[in-house]
Amino acid sequence: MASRRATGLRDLRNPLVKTDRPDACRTAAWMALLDAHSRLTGRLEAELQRSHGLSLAEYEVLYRLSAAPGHRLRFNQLTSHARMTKSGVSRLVERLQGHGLLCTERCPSDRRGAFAVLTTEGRTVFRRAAALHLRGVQDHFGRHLDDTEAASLRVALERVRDALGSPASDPVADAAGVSR
Amino acid sequence: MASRRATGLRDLRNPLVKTDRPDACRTAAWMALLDAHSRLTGRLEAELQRSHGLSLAEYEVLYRLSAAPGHRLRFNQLTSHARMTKSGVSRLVERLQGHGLLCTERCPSDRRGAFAVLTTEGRTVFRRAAALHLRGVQDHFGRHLDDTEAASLRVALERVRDALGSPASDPVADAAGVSR
DNA sequence: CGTGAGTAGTTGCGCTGTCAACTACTTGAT
DNA sequence: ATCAAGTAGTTGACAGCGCAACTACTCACG
Repeated sequence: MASRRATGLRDLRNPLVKTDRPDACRTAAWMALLDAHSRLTGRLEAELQRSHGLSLAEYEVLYRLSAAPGHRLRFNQLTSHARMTKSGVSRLVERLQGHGLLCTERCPSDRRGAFAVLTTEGRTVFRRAAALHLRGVQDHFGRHLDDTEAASLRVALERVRDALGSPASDPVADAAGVSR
Repeated sequence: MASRRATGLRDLRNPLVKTDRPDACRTAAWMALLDAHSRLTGRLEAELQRSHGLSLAEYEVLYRLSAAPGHRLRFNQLTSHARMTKSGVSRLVERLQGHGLLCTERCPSDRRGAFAVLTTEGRTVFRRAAALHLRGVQDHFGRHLDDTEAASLRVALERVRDALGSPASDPVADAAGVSR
């Protein structure tokens, strides 16, 4: 509710321009986003997989670890900023550990917790993977945007992202900006 | 595709400002796209799930069927324009059939093939789901974009999408940098 | 007509991720 | 000190999807 509806008027004024409805363009943008996302991730994941045997999710964890102080992060920090639940993180970390790319340490100050720590090999693999991956992002994505579009995409998508908060927050109760 | 490669010069001129690189903004846009996509699909899927027990993929199949002449489509037509392989489609159709939303018919002219056909119930469910879903797309996505941004997003993402073609094509065998 | 290559859809298997229940620990109130 | 409530990570059961092998069919060519 509480959406458009001056549409009728505009159509009446110029019946030829029917695709001009304000949300038609937005719906098209949404579908383009779905397609672009699926093809981009498909392609980038395939590249990463072939060259280093990494999935995008695994790459992302390595990325976050390599950017963290001491190359270490608590599991729940990985969970919070990631597109994954805690059990997903737990299993993904286990897998990467099996490949020797990282190891875990129990946290001394809070004995419930654990750190994931990048190994030397993990750092090396990440560095190589990152070179390839960033090139891929530019090749398949950035290359097709002019500077204005890139900036516009960025601010628009960040706004959309931020409006949805973290994967939680119920319907309603948005207005109050409750964190949870 | 304007922009491009003045980077070297700029870095040379001012080595301190390294984050000013033209692709930094593109990388940020890429990350925003990942986040926005995951939160949007998460939210929209949750809404669809709660109200009609549908996943986004299932919704999309219903959508394509309801837009098709005779509310019917060959399996491979679903596969081609969809973000799914043929086995995925096969199982998804089976599932929806189990819920009575569609049925299948063997194709008389090509006895290998089969049609997925929307049932009356399927059409009803889709209509209701679509009302909710489109509202959700506007609420969580469209609502946050002004007209210029929406148009820009659309053309930019369609360009990116089209540049990647359908999920196939192997542009050379890349560099050989296998490791792990 | 016969045969081999190609296409449509199905299915066994394995991978990855979720959910919910569980253990182990911390923390704040009493 | 005690205990209830909350948090961190693990685990079992399971859903959904892709891959590759399979069946069933079509089609072009000889």
